[in-house]
Amino acid sequence: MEYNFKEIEAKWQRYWAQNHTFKAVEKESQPKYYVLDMFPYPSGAGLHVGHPLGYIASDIYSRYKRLCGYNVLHPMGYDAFGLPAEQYAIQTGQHPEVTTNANITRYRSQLDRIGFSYDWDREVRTCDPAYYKWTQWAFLKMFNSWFNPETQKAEPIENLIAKFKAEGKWDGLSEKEQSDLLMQYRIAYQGETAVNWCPALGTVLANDEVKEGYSVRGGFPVEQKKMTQWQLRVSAYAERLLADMEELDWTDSLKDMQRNWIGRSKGCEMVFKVQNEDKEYDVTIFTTRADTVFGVTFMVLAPESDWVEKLTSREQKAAVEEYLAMAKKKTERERAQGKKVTGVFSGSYATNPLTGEKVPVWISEYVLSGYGTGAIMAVPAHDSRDYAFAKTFNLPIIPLIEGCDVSEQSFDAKDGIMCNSGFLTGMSVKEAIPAAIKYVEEHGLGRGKVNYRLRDAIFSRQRYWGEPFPIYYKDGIPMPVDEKDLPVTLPEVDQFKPTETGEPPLARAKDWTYKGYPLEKSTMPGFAGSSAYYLRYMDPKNSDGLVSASADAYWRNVDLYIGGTEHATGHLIYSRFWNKFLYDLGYVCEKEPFKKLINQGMIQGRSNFVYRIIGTNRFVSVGLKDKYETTEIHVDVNIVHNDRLDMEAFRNWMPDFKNAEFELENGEYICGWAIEKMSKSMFNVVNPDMICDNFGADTLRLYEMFLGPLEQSKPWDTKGIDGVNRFLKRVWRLFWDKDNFIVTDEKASPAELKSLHKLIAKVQEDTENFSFNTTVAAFMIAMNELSELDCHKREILEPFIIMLSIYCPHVCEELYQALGHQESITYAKFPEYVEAYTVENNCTYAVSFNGKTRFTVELAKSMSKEEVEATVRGMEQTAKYLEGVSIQKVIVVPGKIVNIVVK
RNA sequence: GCGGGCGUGUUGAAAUUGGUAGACAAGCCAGACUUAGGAUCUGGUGCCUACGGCGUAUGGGUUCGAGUCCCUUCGCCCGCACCA
Repeated sequence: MEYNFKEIEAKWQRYWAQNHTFKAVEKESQPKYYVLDMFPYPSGAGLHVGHPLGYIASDIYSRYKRLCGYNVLHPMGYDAFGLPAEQYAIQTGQHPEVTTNANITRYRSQLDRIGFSYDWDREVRTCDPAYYKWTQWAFLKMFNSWFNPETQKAEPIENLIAKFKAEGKWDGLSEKEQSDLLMQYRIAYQGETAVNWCPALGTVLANDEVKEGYSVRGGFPVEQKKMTQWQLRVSAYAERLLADMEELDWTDSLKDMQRNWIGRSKGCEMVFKVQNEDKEYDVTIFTTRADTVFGVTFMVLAPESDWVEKLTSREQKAAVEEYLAMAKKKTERERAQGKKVTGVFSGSYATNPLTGEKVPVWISEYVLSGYGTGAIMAVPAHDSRDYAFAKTFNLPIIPLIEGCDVSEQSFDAKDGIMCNSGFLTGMSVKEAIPAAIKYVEEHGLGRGKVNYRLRDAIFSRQRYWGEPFPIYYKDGIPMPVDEKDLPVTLPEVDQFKPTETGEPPLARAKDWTYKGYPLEKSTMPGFAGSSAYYLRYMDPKNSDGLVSASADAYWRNVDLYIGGTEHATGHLIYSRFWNKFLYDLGYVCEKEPFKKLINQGMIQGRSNFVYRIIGTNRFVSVGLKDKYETTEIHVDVNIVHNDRLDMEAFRNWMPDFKNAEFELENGEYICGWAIEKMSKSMFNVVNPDMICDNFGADTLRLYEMFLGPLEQSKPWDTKGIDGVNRFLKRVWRLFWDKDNFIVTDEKASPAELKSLHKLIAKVQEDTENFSFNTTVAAFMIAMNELSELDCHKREILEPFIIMLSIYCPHVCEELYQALGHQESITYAKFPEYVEAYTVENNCTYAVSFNGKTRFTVELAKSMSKEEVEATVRGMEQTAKYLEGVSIQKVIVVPGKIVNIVVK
């Protein structure tokens, strides 16, 4: 029999589906293991060969854990709400649901071909009302909760009302006043804030959806705008999000990204009294450098600060208004990039609370309204931004650290001895900071404060294709929809774009009301549906709750999560927040959702080029291109093999090239190449379906892992795939010679056992460490050895394919069945490693100088007894040769295979 | 600017964590079998002025020993970016 991967793969994919081989059922007697992929947004372009990389890795690990006796939960679903389907709907009128479902069908068929061991009975789709019911439910819980700073926990809003009642702050308020009061405390709340407004998309965006002033989706410019929006009080959880990261098994770089994003900084708030004409105001600033207060020479307000209006004097009004108008027009990007220092004097003066000195109050866009209090004390001598401002507007600079030179630049380091600083003079900076804060607190001038960069998440989007809010407005007061009436399903609309008056698309829906009152017209953002999906997989069909207590208690949280690093400051923060909130309310039993996280690298494309002589239809091979003036043209990688162009296919590729002529090297047209992003426009997209057709899913899986370390980005190059394909064919030939099944029950030789057990040790160790590329290499080495030994023994081959089945499940199932097994290889046991075959002759020699161990020498197990003895003699000679060196002791180290010769 | 990471053949990479650098593949060269090959098998393949010598971006250091540790310089990638 030939290795017919097409038949084999179709057969076993059918078998797994029919037998529900990968169905996960809670079993108290068996330890659980939860392996999760970041579920995909089903885009119209379908999967390319880079997308399944992480899925293959997680599938290998899932299959490995099953063989090791774990009850594995390995689900898959779709993050199905999102902008592209909606943009398409606006252009074509096609309902996003139709597009989305078609894309999901395509994704599913592509995924199925790769042979994943998903439990598809647990599939979720975020756009399914039965699913988003629980997204809305969680929102209602957040609406009806507040964050108690004393307990650092979310608690029911009733607790807060009771507290207000006890304090006499509640009774007597109107319904509207009560609503407004609670709104300041709810975890999900409505509030006015500066938001990222994207005019092209017609919606607001969260901070992580904006990069360098452009929307991540679509790349449209984003501007700052003050709007009333639904928000989630993520910032309340800043400290816990930071602290609980310690115990997570994530990479340091990813943890750093989150730490950066949360941006904890310890400092203090200080009150400056500001005199504007006849009125005095208390303006609070935030600083991390309380020690530098003696060097304050001016104050600065953010242009959006509420203080601006109050602190602008009559003479300066015109100038300030002009400045504000100018600042408003700029996008965030222009502000950050414009290195030019701008600002305007407000006309009022502040009093330094420590020195009593009067300093001018300025307004400048270098101060951000969203951080701290939107107002700063400026210390030009020790802050480079204040320094630049002071130099531009000719404001005084007072140095506060002994010996520092501030004639050319500020001295920003937190280092040195204070001077010109009253009671702080003589202290080091490190002593002065707490001393200054202590002084400020004792004199009632302010207080120590920790500030976070993390802002609350803007939660409304002025779009159609998202979860509707379970909120309606009774006389303008937002009210929660009753829990029993969930889900609030998306209404039909005739068009998907905003209304002519700029209202969200839901304003087009007829009778978009609840109990006769209008419903909220915004929808929830993309991260709403993806924040708790891992919980829903535990109990996907439950209609009484997001997840039952028993299912949650069994599966707990995700043991291994694999996905891209692009979610570091979005999804991975929101999910952690969402989980902590549900934890506080007692709905889940773990405070962190994802224990271990691996970020797979990106697979880039390898583009090919042809070179056309300018003004002709003549193409020259890459080696000859320098002789002519040529233009480089991308050519479809699918008509190029090993950089050799299929000239006939090229002529048929595009009408322009129909009459192409070629100038060849050695009778072949060699293409140039480059590594670029995999995309349609570069003609370098490789479709996994094509690989499955030509080589099979087992080869694809093996090759993706063989390509290089999982976390690393690497280019896809189809030409290397022959190597792993050959490997599988050769494995097949260990079992089959033409039509004869040649496996015997003969006893294995020591050499064969050694080869097998070396492999078992390696597969086990490398798989545990997610080093899949070296595992594949180990399989190849073992196969080469077994071929060499002409080994066709069941005792060796059966464990071999059980291990290989985690990579290449289809072909291994087929061979396993040929060995006479009735059950799927999924239920086999991972073979046990016997040490005896790898420790023989392993020795370590420790060599000492004057009694102190200086180096060790380890000898390979492959050495014979004679070789070992000869090497030891060599060592002794080395010891004699080097003065004062002697071999002190000899230690046998099991498992070591190092082979050193010391000259 | 700040933070994290990286630099090894023609290419993807490996190196048991300080111990024979280039495993395993791809490509290339030669040979075998073939009507044929994008099939199969065998051998070779870091570089050089080749019985020797040199080689892990660069220059230095620690060490009996450095791809691995420390410092210098150069280059690349990722994240954040006026966060007071």
